[in-house]
Amino acid sequence: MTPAQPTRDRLLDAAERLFAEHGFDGASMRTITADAGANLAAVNYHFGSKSALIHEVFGRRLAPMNVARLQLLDAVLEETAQRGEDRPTPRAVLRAFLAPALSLGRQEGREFFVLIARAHSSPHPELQAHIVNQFAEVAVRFGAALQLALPSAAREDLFWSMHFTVGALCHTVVNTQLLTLMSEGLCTDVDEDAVLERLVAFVAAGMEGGLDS
Amino acid sequence: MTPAQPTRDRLLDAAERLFAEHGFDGASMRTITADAGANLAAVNYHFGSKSALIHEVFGRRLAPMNVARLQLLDAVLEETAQRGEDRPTPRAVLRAFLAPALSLGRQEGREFFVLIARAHSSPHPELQAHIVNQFAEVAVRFGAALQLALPSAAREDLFWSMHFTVGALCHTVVNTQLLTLMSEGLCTDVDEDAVLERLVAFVAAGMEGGLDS
DNA sequence: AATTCATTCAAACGATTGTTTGATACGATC
DNA sequence: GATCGTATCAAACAATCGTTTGAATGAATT
Repeated sequence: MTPAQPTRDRLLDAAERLFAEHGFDGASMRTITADAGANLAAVNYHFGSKSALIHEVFGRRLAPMNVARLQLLDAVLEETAQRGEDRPTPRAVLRAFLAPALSLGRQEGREFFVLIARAHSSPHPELQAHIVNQFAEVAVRFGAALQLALPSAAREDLFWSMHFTVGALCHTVVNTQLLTLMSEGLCTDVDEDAVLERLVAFVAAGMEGGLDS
Repeated sequence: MTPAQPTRDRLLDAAERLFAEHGFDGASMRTITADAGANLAAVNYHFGSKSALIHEVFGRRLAPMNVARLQLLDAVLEETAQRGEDRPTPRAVLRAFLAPALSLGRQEGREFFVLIARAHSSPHPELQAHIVNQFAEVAVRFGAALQLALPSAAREDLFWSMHFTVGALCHTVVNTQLLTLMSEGLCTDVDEDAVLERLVAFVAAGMEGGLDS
């Protein structure tokens, strides 16, 4: 019997899930290939090495997510112009940045976003460099949009605010179960739209209010 | 020659530094013991296992940091009462929570805080449980203090806000070099007091402003 | 001086790691 | 129908992992 999906894709899926669950070092080639129903040598054949596999796992999801971010940002800017307003609201810009990330966590690539947040604090420097490259354009575009939304803010302030925002985002995606634990079940991430709005409200207020102080 | 510090402490120092740099799996017993100038078997003799060593590395720093947090919180509440005010400001409470963490990152345990932030997204479940236990009292005390500072806020909102705050904090401590990279040197963490005030301003505004929306 | 105890040491343990090899099977191309 | 390139396979590779062992060390106690 021939599986519906080619081996290469099954390897990526298995790797994504197992990396998210056990970390990059915790998931071995044997568990990955076994989970994918492939031979042990399959990863080295299709990707060359485990390191290259990790890069491919990221490349497969990162590009679409950042494309979605830029599209949403374009939509926000366009709608702003149609209304005759000269600048977008910080909330709209931030929502365009945050929504694709949380949305990606909702659908097929749910495990992936745990993974990307984990990579942010990963000890693999090459992985960090890879992520920085993938985010370069997004950082520039959203930096400019935020500068437009908050004209009185210093560029330095905006960078810091975005940094805090990314931190809150990553921590939310990865460790909401920890919050559920600490809040004794009061806070959960079942309603992801509500989580998004909470996050948007928080960072938008932080950005607007944290400047003049 | 007898080293100034006993082997046990040298092992903890080396482990703390190497765990922060290479991760828990990336730092091996051999590199740790070699860095500490001890025999390979030293860790198993003094701590029993690598896992127990990790727990000890955390226990050594976590307790003092959380004690400092609670002391600062007591000081804030006391000063508030002396002024005749019935509630503290959110900023003061948040500063009491954030300052010991950033301060710990400044002095001797600088590597440690990279480590604790990394542990937050670690794939080792026993480590997460350990951290949750250590933070239980701090969470309760600061939860109550924030409820006092923001009486109109729902308990659920406060939990989420604290969650975002911890995320921004961890990401700041661990990945400020990433921010420096993206901002092309504009943002650095050389002035840690300034970083603290930025962070306090951001999360305080997020907490106050993010609620009524 | 003899003994006890904590510590350090070199050496090896079995297990697991990522990777490589050479053979085998399958389909398309000539 | 022979040939070529892709893909999968079992098997072994060298390296490293955390841990254990048993002897050697040295200071403190009896």
